[in-house]
Amino acid sequence: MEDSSTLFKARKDKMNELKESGITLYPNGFKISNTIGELHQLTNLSPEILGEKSITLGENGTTFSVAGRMMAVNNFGKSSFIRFKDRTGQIQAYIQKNFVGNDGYAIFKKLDIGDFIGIEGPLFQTKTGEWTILAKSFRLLSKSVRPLPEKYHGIKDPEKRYRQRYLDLIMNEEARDIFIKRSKIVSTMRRFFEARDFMEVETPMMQPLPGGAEATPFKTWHNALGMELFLRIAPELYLKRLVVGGFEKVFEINRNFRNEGVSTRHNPEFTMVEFYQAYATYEDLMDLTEEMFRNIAMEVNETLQIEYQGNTIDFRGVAVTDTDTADNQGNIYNDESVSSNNGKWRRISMIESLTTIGGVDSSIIGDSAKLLEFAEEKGIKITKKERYGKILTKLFDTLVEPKLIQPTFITGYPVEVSPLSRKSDTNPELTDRFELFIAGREIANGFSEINDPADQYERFLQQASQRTEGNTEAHIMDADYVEALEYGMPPTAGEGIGIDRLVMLLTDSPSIREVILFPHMKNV
RNA sequence: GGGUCGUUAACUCAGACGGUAGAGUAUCUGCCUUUUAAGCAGAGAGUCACUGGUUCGAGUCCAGUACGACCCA
Repeated sequence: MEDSSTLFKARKDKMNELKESGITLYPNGFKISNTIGELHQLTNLSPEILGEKSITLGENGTTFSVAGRMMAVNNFGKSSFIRFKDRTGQIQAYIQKNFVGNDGYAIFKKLDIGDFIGIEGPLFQTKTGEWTILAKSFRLLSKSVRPLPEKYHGIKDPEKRYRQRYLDLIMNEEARDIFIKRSKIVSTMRRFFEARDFMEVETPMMQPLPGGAEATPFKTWHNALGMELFLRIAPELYLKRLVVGGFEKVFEINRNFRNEGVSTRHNPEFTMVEFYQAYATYEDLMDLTEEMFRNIAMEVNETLQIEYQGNTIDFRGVAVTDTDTADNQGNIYNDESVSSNNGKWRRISMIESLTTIGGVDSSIIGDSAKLLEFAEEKGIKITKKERYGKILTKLFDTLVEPKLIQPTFITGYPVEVSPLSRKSDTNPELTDRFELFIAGREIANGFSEINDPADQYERFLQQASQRTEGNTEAHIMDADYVEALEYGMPPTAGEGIGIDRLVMLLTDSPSIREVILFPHMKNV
């Protein structure tokens, strides 16, 4: 609260003067008749009902009552223009001594940029044609004690923008737009699921065993229960317990927490949607995902071609034929093929992607030792003792993932890296799983679920042995979950989508911090 | 964890060879009843991120620390 700056002092002085002249600095009860956005709509649709469309100040027009934060003031001797804004937009008001009186005008002169003001009066057009509200009266609604950043350049310092996001939101329209879009993306997604008879649920964020993903959890402590708890790394195992319980189509949109570093793509808490559908397979979910992403893109951007950091990403879908080959961007379609296609996105197995996109020779793709040699040549660090599936996945991460610019489903994930995915009926080394990549990033992960409790138990055991070998992120044995499966779970497929990354994509944001209202920062 | 860059007035930014701090906006005082980043005249405003070093003298050179941005692992 203490600040020695002269700007701060000047405002304090004016505040005291206002108080002395009997002005309440923080009054309640001012009623607005319209938002500023509504005023703009009215002036566009039916300007003639508002008053004289001239410089006569429209004294006989309809009276409106609006409120907002003062953003700019142009003072003249006996009149002033101000700009003020609410959540729907910005409008100009004209304060004239004739109308508000000598005392009123003296009080107005003591108001500052940043103050909230309520204004009553009719609309008129200035001589340049701008619709302006003429203040017949005004009222200070809330005093701002600190000066806002500069009106033209706004606030740019990223540190300040993130730590004091409210300033960013006041000053930068682009920042506001990102979070408005984010809200719209989430609500569109929610409607998408509800329209398909999915039920929204909330499962524990504090879990005695952190499961459903490979990650390091945050620990916490419950005093009364006297037990350690973990912030969840995924809701997966609880959602599947609900499928066991008969909720056949469920989804949950909420935060996960992973105790790892921050980067342009990682925040320790991030938002995921996870959803599960009984009697569906991972292939059904790929179809559903395409539909959902198109639905959301149309709703928020009104186009299926998204501009992201200089790339045009096409959600329309692509035709893929045997003769197609990948270019070095991983773009595997041409415009002619688009129209002749039902809008399927590229689907390609991990092994195939390694040879066609990753540049791995097909003669060595089945040979762990040769793959390790190849990795070493390429300078990709993989521990010698890693199993075949891990080697493939690591090669994929560096050689293929960054090249997957257009939406691409990668299928056929190795069993070793998929402890919760159902084994493929044709190849028990692989699972019925996909990950979706867009703009070189993983954005979704889905699979047919294991519903054979014996198989799940085995997988947990394998993970446990990885753990003893030093992989601290390997999955923990969850006997309670296996017990749930023993009661019987219908054949089910499930998927998780990273909301933050989806928002980045649809708002052309280069960093995850741009789409999280209050990203985590170190203490100063 | 490693590398590069940044931190100067409330905000956005200048500051050559090391000589004790500058602009625009904002603020304050005048003038101005249709401005549009209003205009004109004047004024005030700074622990140059922090700590140490080199030097007669450091915003500037050197080292370290903190925070941030980007790249890499």
